[in-house]
Formats: sequence, structure tokens, C-alpha cells
Amino acid sequence: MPGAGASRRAAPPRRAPASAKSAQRVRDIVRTGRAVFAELGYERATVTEIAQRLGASEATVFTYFRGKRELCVRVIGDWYDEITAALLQGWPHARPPRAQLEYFVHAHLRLFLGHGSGMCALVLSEGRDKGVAELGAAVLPLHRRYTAALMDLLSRGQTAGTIRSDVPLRLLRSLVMGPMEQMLWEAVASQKPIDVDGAATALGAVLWTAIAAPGSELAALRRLRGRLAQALDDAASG
Amino acid sequence: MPGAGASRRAAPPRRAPASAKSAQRVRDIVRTGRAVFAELGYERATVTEIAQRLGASEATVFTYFRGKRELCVRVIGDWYDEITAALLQGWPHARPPRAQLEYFVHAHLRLFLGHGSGMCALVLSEGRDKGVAELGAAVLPLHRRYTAALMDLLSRGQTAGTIRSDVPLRLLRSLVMGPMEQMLWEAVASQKPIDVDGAATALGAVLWTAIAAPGSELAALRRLRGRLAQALDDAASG
Amino acid sequence: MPGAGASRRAAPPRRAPASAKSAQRVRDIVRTGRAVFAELGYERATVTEIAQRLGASEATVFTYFRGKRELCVRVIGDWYDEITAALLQGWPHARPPRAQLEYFVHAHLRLFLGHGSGMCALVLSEGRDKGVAELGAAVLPLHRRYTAALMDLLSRGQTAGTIRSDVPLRLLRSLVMGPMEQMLWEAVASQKPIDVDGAATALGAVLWTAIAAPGSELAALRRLRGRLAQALDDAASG
Amino acid sequence: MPGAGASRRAAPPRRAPASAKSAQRVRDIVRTGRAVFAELGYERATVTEIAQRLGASEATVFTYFRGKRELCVRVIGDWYDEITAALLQGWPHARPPRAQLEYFVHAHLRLFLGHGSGMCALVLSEGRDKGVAELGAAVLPLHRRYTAALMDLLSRGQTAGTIRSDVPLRLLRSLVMGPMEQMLWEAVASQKPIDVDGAATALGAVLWTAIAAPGSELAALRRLRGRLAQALDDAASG
DNA sequence: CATGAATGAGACTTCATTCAT
DNA sequence: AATGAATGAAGTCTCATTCAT
Repeated sequence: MPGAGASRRAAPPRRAPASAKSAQRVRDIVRTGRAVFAELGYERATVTEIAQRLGASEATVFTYFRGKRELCVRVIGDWYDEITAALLQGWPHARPPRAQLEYFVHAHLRLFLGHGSGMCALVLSEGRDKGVAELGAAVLPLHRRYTAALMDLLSRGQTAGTIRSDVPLRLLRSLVMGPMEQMLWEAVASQKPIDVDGAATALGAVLWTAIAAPGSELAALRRLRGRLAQALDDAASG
Repeated sequence: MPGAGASRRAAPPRRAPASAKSAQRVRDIVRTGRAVFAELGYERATVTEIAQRLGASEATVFTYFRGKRELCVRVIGDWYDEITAALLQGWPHARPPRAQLEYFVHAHLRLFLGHGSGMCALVLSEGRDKGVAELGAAVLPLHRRYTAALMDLLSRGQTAGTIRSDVPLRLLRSLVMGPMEQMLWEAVASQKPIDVDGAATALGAVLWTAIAAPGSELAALRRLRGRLAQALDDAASG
Repeated sequence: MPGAGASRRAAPPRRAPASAKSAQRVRDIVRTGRAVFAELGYERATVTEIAQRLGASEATVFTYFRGKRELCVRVIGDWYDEITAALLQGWPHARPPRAQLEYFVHAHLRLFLGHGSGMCALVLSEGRDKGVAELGAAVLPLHRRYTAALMDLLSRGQTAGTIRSDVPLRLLRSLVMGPMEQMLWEAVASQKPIDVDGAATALGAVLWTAIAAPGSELAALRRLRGRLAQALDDAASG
Repeated sequence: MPGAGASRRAAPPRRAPASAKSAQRVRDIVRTGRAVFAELGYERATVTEIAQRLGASEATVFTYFRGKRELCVRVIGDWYDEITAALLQGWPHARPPRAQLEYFVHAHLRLFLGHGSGMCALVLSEGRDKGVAELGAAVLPLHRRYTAALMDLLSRGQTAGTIRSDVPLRLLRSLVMGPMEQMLWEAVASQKPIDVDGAATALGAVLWTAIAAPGSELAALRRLRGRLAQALDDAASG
């Protein structure tokens, strides 16, 4: 454990990214790192490769980042910043919930599949790897921030009565995000570009019917069935 | 019927697994490999670790498997054989579609989270890693076989009119599998055992409403209400 | 008079330290370097660390010193200048040899263990490292200068007859310095402050009896024994 | 009894050194490692160099040793085993204390300066390095074991009255070992072979007078003189 | 059949040092 | 005079994989 002396600096590895030049260098490295990580995944990506594409030496990368993992965290964070901003920028606040959901579905697919879908695979796969726990821990809050608008939409929908309230919010989120992730994986696996718009429209429609509040009679009947099932259970076990 | 899955094992590893002793050796390696891969993930698992737990030398592993990747494919295949068999064995063919769906949800969560959820993480995460493309390619048909019964159920449901037909079959599958995968990830990430039964029941109900044919549910519920009222009447007057 | 020691600094580092400002800069670097080298030892100390504590850039250090090694040599030289001056300043020239020896023992321990004993370890350990041969070569004359007063004392003692003359001067020095170095190492290794005064007093007494001239009869007898042993040897081998 | 050094090698790195071949390989690596560490010191020695001289790959070294540090500890331990055994093997238990001391001085110089004196510098210098704390910690008990016979000698001498009792045992040891270490350093620094026998004889004599009980020496010498005179008389008259 | 032993190919990381500004 | 920035050159260590016995 070299350098175990006294109070070394926690944040930057060696150089303070104060100047404009330095900041630009950091941006370059992050951009190149994104390309390599997206293309190869975390484990197969090497700092050597990143440095080569950057036209710099490996040491330069380590001048700005403490290591491969930190760079990857930064790359993912950077990407989330970007897509979160893009998501929010176009959010149709004025439109009805269903339109907002459709916007989210649309935007989500488009953003995650943009630029070769490499980042999608990186985030969805390595972000959960047990081998790199810190990565997962770093991704979680970013993802939460990214889905915050959706959660807000669902929550307000429940309050307003347009979205079903018989299901906890978290499950609603899974109901929306889960199928989308499936589609994303299929797209990534098939390696060929899919019709994002078409898929998004179809998915949006389906998801809405899945989470929308049912008609009043249907809702009442569902409640009736639930109570009946419960009563039967009680009678059977009591 | 373990090992019967598809046409894996295209070329024999190095020598033909002819004798019974050899077959037993293969089984032992696969079992040990499953433990190690489940515990550490693909990248962090080492052949050395597997050999050590096996009480054999690394070379022995390579006597029966062409390499780490092939062993992992075999481990996953073996596991899919197991859970697919378990899934089918208890399948309630005689019961109505909704019950079958609920069975599937239940069984799926239970099987994927069984024995420490390590295999769940392995399959869901590394199985999609771009770094090990062959792994993903090998997992896909296994997963298809695993979900075949569900697809069949959905397909027949559409034909019978109990499941909505306004959505292509593949999307329906995503609608079912996606939310479940979300739950699995949450369970894996939280590291603590969850109430599988409770979650399965809740999820089953929600998923059914999401995929059921709208009209059919309403009609079925109305019938239920009618029969219930009749029964009450009979009881009162009898 | 720091820096006056011997003929160090054969070639100017890079630019002539002409101005007063420059001289001050050199002093600052040497002071900071002493702290870092003392704390971490030669190998583990880094120019980066020194520059950071200095609040300057690494390049600045190289502006004034040809490299890490040269800086370290200078740091050690500076330190020797200091302790040599301190040693001589309080030297009790007027008092008898034994008192002078005791003063030396006292002062030596105090000086070498002062300020955390880091310099003690640096000089005793790294100063002899073969990996940094130049360091050892640079330290030797400094150490000689430091012990010059002791040598003088011993020499005059021999002449005066108060210190045994049956032992060459160099061996006498080892007889004095050796045990002290042992004590210093024990102190450094144990990491805890020792009772310097007590140890010095005890050591001083012992060392004096070890180097003091014996009574005349004892001395004569020792000479007799020596000649006898020599004669026996000659007879045996001749 | 080489190899008897405590329970080092807590867990082998990867391969169990069970077989004879393996044990031989370990011996070869340790021998080569000794040469390289002795020649270059700990920091400047590289595993690459060791492997090259061994005619093997670096990986082979790491197969048998967890790392550079562990190998160095083993090298030093091995060396101490050797010199401790050699020291004890020739120990003149039957002879008087002074002869034993002279034997020790002789043997110590010879052993530490044997084979190029590289190990001497390694042990004396790096063994105390703060940078490699584990090394120092590993060397200490070995050195204690090495000096155990000396300590025993001193202790018994005090009890018997032949060695001065006005000084604690530990200080006595410093009084003996310290000057010897000084001589060793001078020998190492000068890079040229010294007259070990001559130096040892001189040093032995001096050290004895430094630690012997004052009265006892005088008495012994008087007896010697008496017997010598008697012998001369006899020879003259006979 | 089993394996002990060896290793090639790299991965990540560190640092003293240079140079243009 | 000062330094921000870049890097060459090593260094330690890991592991899947091969092969002779």
C-alpha cells in the first residue's frame, strides 16, 4: 500500500481540474472512455485502449482519474446527466398523464438506444455486476434521479384517480420499466436497429392500459373479488 | 431431464465422456462450477477456485471442458434444465389461464431466487455481457425454452379470448417477464430474502389485469357477481 | 551556517541560486523535503508529496534540484550541518575527557532522536542503502565531520594516557558509536519515546569504563599476555 | 538445522510445496532471490530480474511466493537459518567465556561478510526500513534467535562473576553487537574484503575487556604471570 | 486419467522527470 | 521564475491455458 502516509487528498487523483484546459482534457477522456466502455463492457475495456484512442499515454488517464473504476463511474454519471437532462427538457408537463407516459416511453427507448446502445448494455449489465459493487452503488442514485419524473407522474396520477391505486408505486414502476428493459435487451442482443418510434408507441399504449385506473364498475367488481378471495382463504385456514 | 437441452456441446471438449465415471466427473465439476460462478460472477470466478473446491487440479477441469467459458455455458445450461423441469413438473394444465399465470409467476420468482440468488444474478447480468458474447448467445435458447410454457399459455389465452389480442405475443411476454425481472434485481441488490409468496401473489394479480382481455374480465366478474348473489339467495331461503 | 558542509552540490542544479529569493526557496524546499523524507523514508517519499506540502508544483522542485536523490542528499547535509553545529556549540572543552564523552553521548542521542526520529532512521537506514549508492557516499564525509570532535577527544585521551592505547582509534570510535546506534535503532523500532537522559547517563558510564586506560599493572599484564599469545602462535605455525 | 524458522509461510500462494520437485524449485528461487536481493537491496531488486536469472518466467515466482515481500522474508529467514546453524554448530561450549565471546565475534563477522556481504547490507539496512514494516517485523525474531547464544553466554558470565554485572544484559548486548555492526558497515561501504580474522581477534580482545568483570581479569592475569614465571624457572633448572 | 508445473499475455498503477508556456 | 501537463519506463501481480509425465 504505497503512499499510506498522512492526509492525501480524497478527490482528484493528482491534478486539480481547475483550468479550462484541464476540464477539456477530462471531457475528452470521459468521451473516449464512454466509447470504449460502451463497446467492450467494463471488464474487457482497458485503460490502454482508452489511452490509445485518446492519442495519449496511459499515465495521462491516471493523471485525471484515480483508476479504471473511477473513470467508469464518471462515464456513467456523465451519461446519466445527459439523458436525464434530455428527458426533462422535453417533458410535456402540460399534457395529460397518458401523453406524459408515452413521452417517457418514447424518450427512454430513444435515449438508451442512442449511439449504438453500448451504454445501455453497460448500465443495465455491469451496473449490476457483483464484481464491481461500487459501480452498482454509484449507478443506483443516478437511475433513481432519472426515473424521478416517471415516479412523480405515477404518483400524481394515482392521486388524481387516472392511474390505478390498487398497486403500490414501486410495483407500478416495475410494471413500466420492466417491459421496456426487456425490449432494450432484445434490441441490444439482436444487434440491429429497431423501429424505436413504432415500438414506443405500441408499448406506450399497452403500458397505459396496464396502469390506468379501470372503469368504476370494473374497479368495484375487482374489489369484490378480492374480498371474496380473502374470505375464502380465511375460512379455509381458520 | 438434465442435459437434454438443445444442441449444446457442439464439439467434445477434449475426450469423449464415455464412461460412467467420466459422466460423474462432469457432474461434479458442473456442480462446483455453479457454486463458484453463482458466488462470484463470471469474471471474478477463477478456474483455480473451482478446482480447489473440487479437490482436483485445474488441469482436470480443462480435461472435461474446453475452457472457462464453456464450463460456464454448461453450468447455466444445467441450471436451466433444472428449473425448466421443475417449472413444467408442477404446471397446472387443468386450471384456468389466470391460475396458470399465477403459478408461473410464483414458480419463476421461487426458482430464480432459490439457493442464494447467485444464479439469478449470473444469468441476468453476465448472461448479457458483451464481453462474453457466446454466453449470451447460449443463454437465449435456454431462456426461450424456459418461457415456452408461458408463451403457450399466452398464445392459447389470446385464441380463447381471455387474454388481450391487441398486443403481439412478444410484447405480452415482455409485459410479464419485465416486471418480474425488476423485482428479481431488487431482491438481488437488497441482498436480503424477500417474501416470495407475497410478492408473487401481488404481482400475479397485477400482471393478469395487465394482460387480460378487457371485456373478458368484466364479463367474468359480472358472472361471478351473479353466481354469488344466487348462492346467497339460495343460502338464505334454503 | 547551513549548506557549508563539504563539497556537495558539485554542479548547479539548473540555475544559479543567486538571488535572496532563490535562496529562500531552496531553504523551503529542503525543509519540506526533510519532513517528507523523515516521515516516509527515501523510497516511499515522492516528489509529488513534497511539492504538495510546499504548495508548489513538482516542476519547481526540479528547478532547484537536479532530482529526488540530490534533494535528499541536500536534506541530509542540511540536517548534519544543524546537528554538527549544535553538537559543537555546547561542547565542554574545558572539562575532563570523561565529561566530554558523556556530553557527546548525551547530545548524540538527543540530536538523533529529536523531532520524531525520522531523520535518524533516514540517515542510518537509507543512508547506507546500496540502491542509492550516491547517498551513502555523500553521507560518509558528513558523518565524519560530525564525529570529528569525538575522534579528537579520543585521540587526545590516548596521548594523555587517560584512554587506552592498546586499541586503534578507529576501533575506539566503533566502540563508542556502535552501542549508541544500537540504542537508537531500538528506540526507533519501538516507536515510543525513551528516557534519553537516563539512557545517555548509563551508556556514558559504561562506555567510559570500556575505553578508559586500565591501571598500570593491568595494562602491563595485558601486554604480557598479548606477547605470549603471539609467541605461541608463531611457534605453532612456524 | 536449516528451515526450522518458526511457522513462516502461513498459506502457500497457489501450489502446495509438497512434492520433492516443488521443494527443490522453492529452494532454487530462494537461492536466486538471495543473490538478487543481496546485490541490489530490496527496493531495487525486481521479480523480473530474479526470474530471468532463474531462467523462468515471472509467473513462476509468483506461483511459489505470494509476492516480492514474502519472497524476501523467506530469503532472509533462510539465510538466518543458515548462519544460526553455522554459528551454533561450532560453538565451543566447553571453553571459557572469553573464548566463547571470541568465537562469536569471529563467527559473526565471517558469517555476515560471507559471500559478498550483500546479505549483511540487506539485513542491516532494509530489515529496518520503515517502508517495509513487515520485513523488519520478520527479521527481529530471527535476529533474536541468532543472538540467543550470545545472550546466554553473557547471562551465565554475569552469574559466574566473570562478566560485569553493573550493566543490564541488553546494554551488554549493544556493547558487543554495536561495534561489530560498525565494522560490518565499514567493510560493506569500502567494498573491499577486509582481514576478517585480524579484525575479529582485535575486536574480540577489546570487547572482552569492555564487558569482563574488572577484578576477575586482573586476578586471572596475575595467575597467568605466576604460572609463567614458574614454568620459566622449571625450564631453566630442569 | 489426472495433475504438477510452467507461462504468455496482459492489467492496473506509480513516479521521477521534461518541456512549452 | 513558475508550473500545468504529459509521459516513458517500470513494477507487481493475475489467470486461463498447455503439456509432459
